[in-house]
Amino acid sequence: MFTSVYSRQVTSSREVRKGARPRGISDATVARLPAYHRALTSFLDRGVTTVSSEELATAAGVNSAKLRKDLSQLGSYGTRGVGYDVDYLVFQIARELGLSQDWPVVIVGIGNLGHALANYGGFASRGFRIAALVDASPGLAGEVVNGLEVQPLSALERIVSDGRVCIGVVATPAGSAQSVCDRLVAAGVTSVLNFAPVPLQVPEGVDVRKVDLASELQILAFHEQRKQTSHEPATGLAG
Amino acid sequence: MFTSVYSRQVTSSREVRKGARPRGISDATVARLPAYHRALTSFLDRGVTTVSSEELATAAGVNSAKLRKDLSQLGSYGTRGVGYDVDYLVFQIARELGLSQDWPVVIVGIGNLGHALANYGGFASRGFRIAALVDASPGLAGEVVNGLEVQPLSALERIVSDGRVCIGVVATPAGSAQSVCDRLVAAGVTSVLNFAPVPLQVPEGVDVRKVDLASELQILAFHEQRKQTSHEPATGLAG
DNA sequence: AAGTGTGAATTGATTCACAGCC
DNA sequence: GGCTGTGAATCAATTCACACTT
Repeated sequence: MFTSVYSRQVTSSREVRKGARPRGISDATVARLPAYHRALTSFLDRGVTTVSSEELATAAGVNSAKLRKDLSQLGSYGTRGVGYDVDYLVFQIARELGLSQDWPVVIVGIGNLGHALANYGGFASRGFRIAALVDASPGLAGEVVNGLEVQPLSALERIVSDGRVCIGVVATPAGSAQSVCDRLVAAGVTSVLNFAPVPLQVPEGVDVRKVDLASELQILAFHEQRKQTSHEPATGLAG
Repeated sequence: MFTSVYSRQVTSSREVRKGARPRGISDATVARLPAYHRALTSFLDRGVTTVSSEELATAAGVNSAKLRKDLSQLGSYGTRGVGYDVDYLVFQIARELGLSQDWPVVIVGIGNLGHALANYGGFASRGFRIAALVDASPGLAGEVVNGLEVQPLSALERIVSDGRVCIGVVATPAGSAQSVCDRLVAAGVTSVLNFAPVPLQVPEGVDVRKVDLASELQILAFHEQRKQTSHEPATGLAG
């Protein structure tokens, strides 16, 4: 009976399904489509024309049953006894991922990470265009990074609405992340990639994904600690 | 009967459990502990001594039922009718995460991202110490980043074994990621954080976590595309 | 009265295993 | 004979709802 007042952090396609067409693709599957697309283009580059679920799964780092279940959600694009046509499948996945259009992205916070993201070639090659770089510090405004002049925070609203930007990247310190996010959303951004180590509150209809570098290391450290204590000789009694 | 020849990419505590003590914490829970720890230290800084599951959950961006289930896996550290003692709980989670010891980390690949990681303050403050920076390019060797001289790839084995480094960060181009990973593992690294957009094959007992920046944007773009097509006027018949 | 800890119920994801097709 | 597509079975994670403690 009691549902949370706060809008969901989780990126769920389940609730977007409202009046859309019957095609419902699970979140877990969507999250793997980029890996499949990447593996397929690699096969394409090497001139491979057909792959089995086993081959593609290995290249993408999953098992073949999962791959087939995933692909079956997009449609029946394979041929029994043969496999998948690389050309055709790469096209279908690209269409599903919206790779045909190019997505303007604004990056807010041009510190170490923002700098790296601004220079990162992997975005441009996958349909993302960096529309603008924004930073609050007056010292940075005017500096040119990867051919783009860093804009002051006051320009944010104009950049988003003039450039029809719907994806924002938050690479600010934790303290300013929420207010930057609020301004992005108010200006029209509906998808946010958050690198700040705080959960962002956003209204219904806005998607947030979080990348937390320190947490990733901490998760590894947790398992590392387990390995070390379990290798410890059983003779060492704790004092 | 038939299990994959390839070792698992997935970071599962399930299989590490072998001869360890009964304390089994699910992967989903482990992945959230860093967020709880961060939220708690923030309460601590503000002088808060006690929190309810509702308050802590909100600060960490989860719901309270999930938080309580997660914490109950660590032990019964709360007081019914009262809540959790911030000081005590932050200590327990820190211990669980291995935050008491400091973990030497080697970063391989000092491009844009490697640079940013080398300068990133978030690691040092959470128990990670950057032991060395390594890059294959002779042009970079000798350059000083954040007080550390970039070492040639040939120094990798010595760095890992001399420094007892067990966590490696792969920030190389896709093409060299697997070979760098192989060398890290051969030298003694048992946890790898992979920023290269390829799945890494590692032997049993080695954990890999992957951060794929372009994929994160693609996942957002997928949902974005859904929003846009569902807002489209129904009157526009396709030709 | 307030709020934790936890069984039970539910929902979601993965894996199995095989019928059906090429 | 080989391989996809998919129901059925399994496994894991989340949510519910309330007994129990302070």
